[in-house]
Amino acid sequence: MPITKTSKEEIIAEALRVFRKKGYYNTSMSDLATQCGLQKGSFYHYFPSKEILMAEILKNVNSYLNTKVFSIAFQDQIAPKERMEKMLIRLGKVLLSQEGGCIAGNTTLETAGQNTIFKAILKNIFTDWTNAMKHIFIEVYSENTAQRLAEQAVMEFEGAVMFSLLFDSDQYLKDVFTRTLGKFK
Amino acid sequence: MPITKTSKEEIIAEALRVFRKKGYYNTSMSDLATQCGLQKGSFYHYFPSKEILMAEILKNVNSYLNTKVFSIAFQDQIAPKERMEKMLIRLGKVLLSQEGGCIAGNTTLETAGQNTIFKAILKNIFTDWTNAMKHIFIEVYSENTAQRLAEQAVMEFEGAVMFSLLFDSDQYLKDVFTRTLGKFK
DNA sequence: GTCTATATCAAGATAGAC
DNA sequence: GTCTATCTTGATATAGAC
Repeated sequence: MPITKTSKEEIIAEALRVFRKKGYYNTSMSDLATQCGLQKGSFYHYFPSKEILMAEILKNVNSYLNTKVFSIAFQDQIAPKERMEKMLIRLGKVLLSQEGGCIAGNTTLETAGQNTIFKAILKNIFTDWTNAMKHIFIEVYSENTAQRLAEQAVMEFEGAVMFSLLFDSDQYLKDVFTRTLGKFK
Repeated sequence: MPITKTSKEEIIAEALRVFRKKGYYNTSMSDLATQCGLQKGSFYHYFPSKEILMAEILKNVNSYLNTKVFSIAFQDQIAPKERMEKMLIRLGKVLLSQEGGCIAGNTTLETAGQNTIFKAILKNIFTDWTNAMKHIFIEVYSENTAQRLAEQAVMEFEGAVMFSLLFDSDQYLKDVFTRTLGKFK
């Protein structure tokens, strides 16, 4: 097999940045190609359509979060509070000061009402996220309470990302971190 | 002055619905014209550009919320909890089961990083919203706590709208209502 | 695997008749 | 105030040379 100058993974990483910053509809294939140092025509060698590219990106985000971030929630040998803190710190690196905020939240509000493919993957992302939080909360709270605390935390995170983007401050996100950790003694 | 068959206000109301459901970039002037029962050419008689139309819509939302919803927070003769409840019910009618969720949240995530005109108006909307909530909280909590509770509530609302859209359920929003009212004895 | 060239279509916006 | 017609641009996507 010949060495490929540009890999699918590199394109996915670059395209993710552009989509996160500019949004799905406002990003053109030309934008993406340019960002990858390719001509528009070359770009189609890797992905047959913008929709399929975005779907792959979202699936990629889903598995990245599962393996690199949410998996921390299941390291049961670590105490709940420390485990939550560890996960939040990792999560912060993915959300905090990322240009454009959270691709999952952005794409949900921009496309979830219209694109069933994206919607299915986004549901997975947020469900996995909620379940990870719940798995930690459940060690200190009842099943129902843990579920609601987890949902509440994720929703607050997304709201905080929105505020952070709008008011150009990371403080809102940091406050949510503090509040979430405050749920543990 | 001759009677106008279509008024600017009617267009703003219709366009708001379309933008909320389809998003800013994914909505075409043709979509908007059709929804208003006009030809594309006729539509430009009322608004010179899509951007200016959206800006007017957001300003309209801002003043609507201020006069019809957030003003409730300042009806100081009503007890804090009841006042909050009254405002939340009104807010629910604007956010709950509205096709497309919250135009302010949607437009923030879709455009706030790129369009300074929209961003300025959106900041006003969320600041006014936060201040209204704070005005009620401050009767029961300290200045700082009231500020953070207000921000937290608004952020949770926006996160809940996102979940409601994604999982096709109003429950998340209702839970936030309950939690917010729970802050009062 | 990358390029240039191009087909096709829809978008934002304008002109001018009625 | 509404219409039809049109201009111009930029979008997605494809074809085929290198």
